[in-house]
Amino acid sequence: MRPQKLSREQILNACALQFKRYGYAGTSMEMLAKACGLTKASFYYYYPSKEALLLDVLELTQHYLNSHLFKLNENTQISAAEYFDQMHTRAVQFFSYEVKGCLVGMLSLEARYHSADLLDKIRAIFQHWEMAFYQLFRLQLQEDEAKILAKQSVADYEGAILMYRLNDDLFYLDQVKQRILKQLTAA
Amino acid sequence: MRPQKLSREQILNACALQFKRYGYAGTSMEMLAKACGLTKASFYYYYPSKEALLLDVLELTQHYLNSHLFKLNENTQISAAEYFDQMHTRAVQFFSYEVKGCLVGMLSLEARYHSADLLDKIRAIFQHWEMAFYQLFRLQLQEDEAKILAKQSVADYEGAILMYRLNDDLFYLDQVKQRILKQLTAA
Amino acid sequence: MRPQKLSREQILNACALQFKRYGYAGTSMEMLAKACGLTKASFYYYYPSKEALLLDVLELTQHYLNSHLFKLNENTQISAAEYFDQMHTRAVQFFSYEVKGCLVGMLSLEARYHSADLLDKIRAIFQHWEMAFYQLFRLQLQEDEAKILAKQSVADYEGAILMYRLNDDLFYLDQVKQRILKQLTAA
Amino acid sequence: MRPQKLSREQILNACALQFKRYGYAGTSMEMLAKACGLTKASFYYYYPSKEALLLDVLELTQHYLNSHLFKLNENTQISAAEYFDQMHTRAVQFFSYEVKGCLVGMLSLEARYHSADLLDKIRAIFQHWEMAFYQLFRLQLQEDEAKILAKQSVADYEGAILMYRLNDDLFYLDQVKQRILKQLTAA
DNA sequence: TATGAATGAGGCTTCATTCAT
DNA sequence: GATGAATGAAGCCTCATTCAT
Repeated sequence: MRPQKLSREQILNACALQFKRYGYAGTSMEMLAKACGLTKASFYYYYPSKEALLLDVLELTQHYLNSHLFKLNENTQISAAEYFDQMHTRAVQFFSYEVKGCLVGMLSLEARYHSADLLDKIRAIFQHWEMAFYQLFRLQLQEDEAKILAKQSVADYEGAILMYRLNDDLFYLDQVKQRILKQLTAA
Repeated sequence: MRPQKLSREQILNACALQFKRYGYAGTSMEMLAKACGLTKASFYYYYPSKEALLLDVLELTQHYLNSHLFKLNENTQISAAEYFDQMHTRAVQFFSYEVKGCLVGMLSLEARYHSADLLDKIRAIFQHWEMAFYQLFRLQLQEDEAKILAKQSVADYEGAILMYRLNDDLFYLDQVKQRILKQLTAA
Repeated sequence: MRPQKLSREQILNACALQFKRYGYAGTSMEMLAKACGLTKASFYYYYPSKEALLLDVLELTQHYLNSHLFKLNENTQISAAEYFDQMHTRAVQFFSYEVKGCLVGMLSLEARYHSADLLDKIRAIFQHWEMAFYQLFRLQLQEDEAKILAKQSVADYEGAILMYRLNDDLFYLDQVKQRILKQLTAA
Repeated sequence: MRPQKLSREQILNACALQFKRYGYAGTSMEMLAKACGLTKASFYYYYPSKEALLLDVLELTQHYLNSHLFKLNENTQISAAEYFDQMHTRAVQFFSYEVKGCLVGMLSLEARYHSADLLDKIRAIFQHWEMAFYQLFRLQLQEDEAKILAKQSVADYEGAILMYRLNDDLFYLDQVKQRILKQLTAA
C-alpha cells in the first residue's frame, strides 16, 4: 500500500534524521521503519541490525560531507575567505536541515563507550573535516597556524551547533564564522 | 534502622557518572542501582523515577558548578587573567573527573525532544556559566565584548570537551584557554 | 505471514474468562497471554495495554449481550412470560459459562475508582439490559411498573449471580426468575 | 511523630475502607499503612501479611455485623415490619459509610479463586445475615416462606448495593426494602 | 519484496515483605 | 513500638530481532 519503494539513500537519510533528533539509544527500529514508511519487518529486509544501519548512515553522511562540504574546488578564482564563507553557509544548512544539530557530534557522545568501529568512523569524519579546513586555511596561513586553526575550528563548530540546538540561536554559528574569517583576512 | 549504604549525594554523584558515560537513554535503572551498590528495587527507595533522578542529578550539578566553578571570589587581588586561569584548571578537572565529558552538554542533546523541565534546567546551567564568564570578563573588557565573549566561551568549552572526549586530546581545552586569555590580556 | 494463533475474538473471549475469574487487578498480562497461548510480548502485538484490552473485552461483551440476550425478537407469537423464560435460560447460560459470575458486575466494583471510560461502558451495558427488560415487561405491564421492574430486575440478577458464584447454588437465579414471572403473569 | 497510636480496631476499620474502595488486589500494603498513618514497616508490626490482615478485617466486620445489624433484640415490642425497617436503615448506613458498597460482597467476587479460609469466612458472614433475616421473618411468615425470603433478601441486598455503588442511586436499596416489607405486612 | 505474527531479553516500576537499629 | 533501608519477585510494557508466508 506504500506509495513507492524507497531507495537505499532515501532510507538512510530518513534514518539519519531520526538519529539526529533522538540519538542512537533513543531511536527504536520501529521509529526508523515508520520514518521510512515501512513496517518493522520490512525494514529488516534493508538492514539486518540497528548497528549496521547506523554504520551505513554514517558512511552516507561521510560521503555527503566529503563531496558537498569538505571538497575544495581547486580551480576556483575566489579567495580563501570567500570560499570559507560559502563553506560556512553550506555547513549551517546542513546542521539546520529538518532537525537542528550535528548527527556525528551527537553520536560521538553516545558512541564513546560502544563499538570501536563506530568510534573510528566518527573520528574519520571529523578528521576529514579538519583536513578540509586545513587545506583551505593553508592558502592564507602558515602550516602551523593552519593546522591549529583547522583542529580548533572543528571543535568550535561542534560547540556552536550544540548551543544552537539547545537555544535555537544562530549567534553561535555566526560567531564561529566571524572568528575564522578574521584569522583568514588578518594574515 | 539500617544505616544507609550511600548518602543522597553519593548516589547522585554515582549516577551522574553513569549518565555522563552512557547518556540518559543509554543508562538503565539497573546500571544506576549497581553503580550505587544497590538492587534495582532498593534504588527506588531513593528515587521514584528515572526522570526525577535526572533532575536531581542536574540540580546537584548546578549547585556544584555554581559554588565551585561559577562563583567569583570578589575580594581577591589577582587579575582577571590569573583568575580565569584558575577557573579553567578547575573546569578541566571537572570535565575529566572519572569520565571525560560534560554531562550537561550530553544531556542537552538528548533532552531537546524530551521534557520542558529538563530543557529549562539545562539552559539555566549554561546561563549561569555564561554569567560567571561575563562578570569575570567585565573586569577587563567592555560590556559588549564581555557579553559576546562569555556566550562564545561557553560554546567553545562545549566543543572542546566534545572533541576531548572523542579524541582524548587536551589540545582542544588548552586552545580554548589560550584564546580567552589572549582576549583578556590584549585589552 | 505466519497465521494467527487466535483470532481477535478468541483472544477477547479468553481474556474475558480470566477477568471474570480473577478480576481486573487480579489478572496479570502474563495470565492473559498464557490463556491465549501466547507469550507476554506476543500478546502486546494484539493489545497495547491492559486497559485497552479491558475496554475491548467489554465492547465485545456488550455486542454479545445486545445481540444474544437483550435483543427482542419482535415478530414472535409467544407471550411475554414465555419470552422472558427463554431470556432467563440464556442469561443463566451466559453467567455460568466456564466461570460462574458476571464479568460486568465484577468490574463495576473494581472500576468505581478507575477510569471514567470504564465506568461509562459498564453503566451503558447495564442500561441496555434494563432497556431490554423494559420493552419486554411493557408488553404486560403499565409504563411505571415496567420501568421499576426493569431497573429492579437488573439488580436482582446481579445479586443472584453474586450468590450463585459464591455458593454454587442456582436457587438464587431461579428465585429471580420466579419473582419476575409472577409479576408478568399476575398482570 | 505520629499523633497517637491506633488501636487494633481503628487499624482494621481504616483498612476495611481501603479494601472496600479498591478491592483486595487493588489495595497495596503501602496504601493500607498510609490509611492508618503508619509507615509500611510499622504496619507490619501489627500485621504479618496482607492475607492475615484481610482475615482480621473480615473477622471484625463479622463481629460488627453480628452485634449491630444481625442481632435481634428479642424483648422488644415493635412489629417485625417496624423492626425490619430499622434494620434496613442501619444496613443502608453501613453500606454507605465513607465508601459506598459492601466489602464482603466485593471480596466474595475476588476471593472465589483464593484461599478456602477466606471463602469460608465470607460464606459464614452471609449465613449469619440470612439467619438474622430468617429469625425476623419467622415472626410473620411460615418456616418455608421465611427461609426463602431470607436467602433471597441477602442476594437482593447485594444486587442493590452493587447498583447503588455503580450508579449512586438509592432507588435500588429502597426497592429492596419495599419488597420485603410488602411480604412482611401481607402475611 | 514485504509483512503480519511471534518472541526472549530487557526496561521502568510496584509489591509484599524483611532487616537492623 | 516504630521505622528508615533494603530486596526478590512480579507487573506492565518496549525493544531488537526472527519466523513463515
